[in-house]
Amino acid sequence: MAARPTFCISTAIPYANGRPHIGHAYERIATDAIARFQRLDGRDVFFVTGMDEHGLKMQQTAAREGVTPQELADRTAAQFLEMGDALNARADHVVRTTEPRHYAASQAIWTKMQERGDIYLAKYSGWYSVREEAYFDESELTPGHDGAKNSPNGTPVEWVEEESYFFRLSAYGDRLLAHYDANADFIVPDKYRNEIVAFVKRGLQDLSISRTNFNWGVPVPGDDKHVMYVWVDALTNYLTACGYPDENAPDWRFWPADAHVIGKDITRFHSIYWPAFLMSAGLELPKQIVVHGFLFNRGEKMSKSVGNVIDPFTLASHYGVDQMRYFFLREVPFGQDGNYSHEAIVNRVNADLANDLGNLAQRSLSMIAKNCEGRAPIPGALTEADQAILDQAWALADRSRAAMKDYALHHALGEIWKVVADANRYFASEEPWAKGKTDPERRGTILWTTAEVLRNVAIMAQPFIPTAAGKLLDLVGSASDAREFAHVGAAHKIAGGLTLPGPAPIFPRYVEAEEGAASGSPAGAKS
RNA sequence: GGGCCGGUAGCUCAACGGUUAGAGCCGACCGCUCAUAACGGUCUGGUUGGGGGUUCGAUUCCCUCCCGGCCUACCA
Repeated sequence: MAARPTFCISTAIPYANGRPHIGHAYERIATDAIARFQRLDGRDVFFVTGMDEHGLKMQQTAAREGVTPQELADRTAAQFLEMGDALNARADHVVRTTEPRHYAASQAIWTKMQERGDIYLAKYSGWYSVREEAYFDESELTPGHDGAKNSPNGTPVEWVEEESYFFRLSAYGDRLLAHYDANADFIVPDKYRNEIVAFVKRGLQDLSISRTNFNWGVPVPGDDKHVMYVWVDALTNYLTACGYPDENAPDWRFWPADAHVIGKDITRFHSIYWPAFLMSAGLELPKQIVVHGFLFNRGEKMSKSVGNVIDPFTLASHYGVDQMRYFFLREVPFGQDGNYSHEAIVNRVNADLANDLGNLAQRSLSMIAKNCEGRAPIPGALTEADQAILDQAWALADRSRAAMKDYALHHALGEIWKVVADANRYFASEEPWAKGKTDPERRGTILWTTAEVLRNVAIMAQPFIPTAAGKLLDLVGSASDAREFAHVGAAHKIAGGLTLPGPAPIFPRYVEAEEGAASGSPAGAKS
């Protein structure tokens, strides 16, 4: 039998320094939706996430909290695991960078790059501010007292030199540019591709890839004084997930990854450093770097000092998981920054989910339950109107695929909900409730048509609102093994006479809490 | 300073250089009653950031200015 095509997709690995926030949740939800979409479309999907658990900051945070770095890492990893469950967006595979197998993978790729001649030992030097724990370029410095130099923020800097291994990134500029050129959609959206191309064209410097001032990291092969500096370690998690360096591992068939889904802040690392490392190590490059934007609370960046930090767990439990997923994926054009607020979420959820879809299901299925003995009606001859709405529903798989090809999740949802809106128009203009006495067979045809539209809509909605879509599929009598995109279309239409379970609400309306209640709106409570 | 995005209805967004710039939400009114006070219909609402230019014709292409966001290497 022919193997299903593979599809490997990853989120970035969160730094294990703090709790999950809304940005992590958004990325996980979006990646999960894409993964589910591909899986329902027949691909053998490998959905990977991980935890970035090394580095100086981990040591410092752990020390401040009186725990070991490993304990801190364990705690945070558990929180992210919990987040995956809370969002119904569990990954297939989690790589933690403190795992022994990840040490093996990181050291293996390091060794490959070294054998290639791309790693060399030198002095890393620069103006360092002890207070800020950061290096500054000569051009950024400001004059201090007595001819001393200060950082841009006014703290004293000193010239320090540290032994470090370097990666010969400077040798890869042309090859990277050639790759961007030959693979126009290697970085999407274009906006970020343009930035990266401009950056590379200015010329690349070699990259410092080891540190000696802390030891919470992967040891450099053959030189234990050094630990790998964050990016070699962190990026390699994608390889670890696929079994590297064992190229006979069962999961190695998933490499190269089809998509690394990342936030716009780490575009450079994924689209310059990572491909260069892989080229050096003689490994295949991921097919696409898919960049998403940030979410803002009422236009403001989320921050503790503004007091507008929203916990993703709170959001999910307050509005509902599917509701939260739907809102983020529908309201925010994927790739751009977006906003969330209590009003916007309530509007979206009530208008699209409760009113348009939920109510359509409820009104049509309850008519079937009451008037058709709980069985799917046997449709008579189809009118033009019936055929038109059915054709739209049956075309949804293709239309959604077209949108998802460019990771336009919001467009895919737009296509689906356009059919829902038209189905409401269809239902209203056909007036099945008025046909009971005059033409019961016609009523049956209308109700069957509506149920069949719902079936197709529900199949296509599964990646985005998995629980509710599954419920709806139950209600229209869809067998559990007939819910893939391949089952969208006339060939798998609802059989007349099929017993249906009877209607049940899919999406409750969100009703505002009473005035003065302390709970209220978690997303943007400020008025 | 250099570069990249974007600026369209109150809000979120659409419009291969081509009829009177569209859609959803919000709002107002009407209708319907099967349904989750849901659904349908109608309407209100835009000098497409400003100014030039190219063109028979510009939201779309060019120039310029204004405004917003982002990138401009070692932050995990």
